[in-house]
Amino acid sequence: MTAKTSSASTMHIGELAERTGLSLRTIRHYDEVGLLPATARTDGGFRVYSQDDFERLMVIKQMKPLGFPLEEMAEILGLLTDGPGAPGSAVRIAEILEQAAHQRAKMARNLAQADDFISMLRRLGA
Amino acid sequence: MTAKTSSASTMHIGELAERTGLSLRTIRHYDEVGLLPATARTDGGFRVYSQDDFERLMVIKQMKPLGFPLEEMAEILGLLTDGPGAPGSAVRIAEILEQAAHQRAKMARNLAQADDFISMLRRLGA
DNA sequence: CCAAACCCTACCCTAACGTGATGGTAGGGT
DNA sequence: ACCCTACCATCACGTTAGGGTAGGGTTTGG
Repeated sequence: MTAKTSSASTMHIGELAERTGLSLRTIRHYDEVGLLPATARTDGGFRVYSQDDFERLMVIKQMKPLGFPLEEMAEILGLLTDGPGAPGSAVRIAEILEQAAHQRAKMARNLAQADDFISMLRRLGA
Repeated sequence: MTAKTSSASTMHIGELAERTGLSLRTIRHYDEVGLLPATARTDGGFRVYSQDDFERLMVIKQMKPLGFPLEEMAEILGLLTDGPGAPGSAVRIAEILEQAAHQRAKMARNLAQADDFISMLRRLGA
């Protein structure tokens, strides 16, 4: 029976896309640039992904709105998974945190502006 | 002494950029694509902008986070300035409002995700 | 074994600017 | 008249994060 959305611990790109809500193209792109390399390939060349890959991708999806370039995301994920034991990683994490906070603030401002614009539209539409 | 930031009702691109916080390149781009055409040119070819241009640009800046393509922004600004008197404009405004609301919701979700990510970073950085 | 469903690479395309390179203009100073 | 500096102009190519499509293999359920 082999349910497509089984929990067989590994999956092909289609299932990963469905679970994460990202497009096939996006996931392939992440593979190409090394942000999320497929853990394996079938003999025929199909990308094979693990549960860990799924989780990593969810984290990626989560930090996307912060606007880090893909390359930097890869670095950040490295820091997170390799643990904060590496030399200078604490410093780097602090830097990233600052950037993230800055970006978050911008997002909040943008949200407020969007609300302003929307209420302006409402006034005109009424 | 020729104050650069005088209130002479017209200005060149540099002052407009400074006042709006947008880059020269961005403003030129908006001119190129017709989103904000310069109202005039000097004999030498300098772009000349009016107070109305300044206000229009501020509105543009405000709706930017909503992610409308520049072309659509031009259309929207048309609806707003030409008044809601045109045929079918009310319908169009409602459409836009819906899109905007949708996008606003996404922005709110993104903000929440950003916060999650940031607190995750804080936990690891501590 | 076969066909449907899925996947592959390779390539070109897009928006919204950024980034020089190179050269003209505004307008006050000498 | 001439110069100087700050400001502006137009190319023209680069970038980011994918979208779309063509042409062709692979997997898998029946």
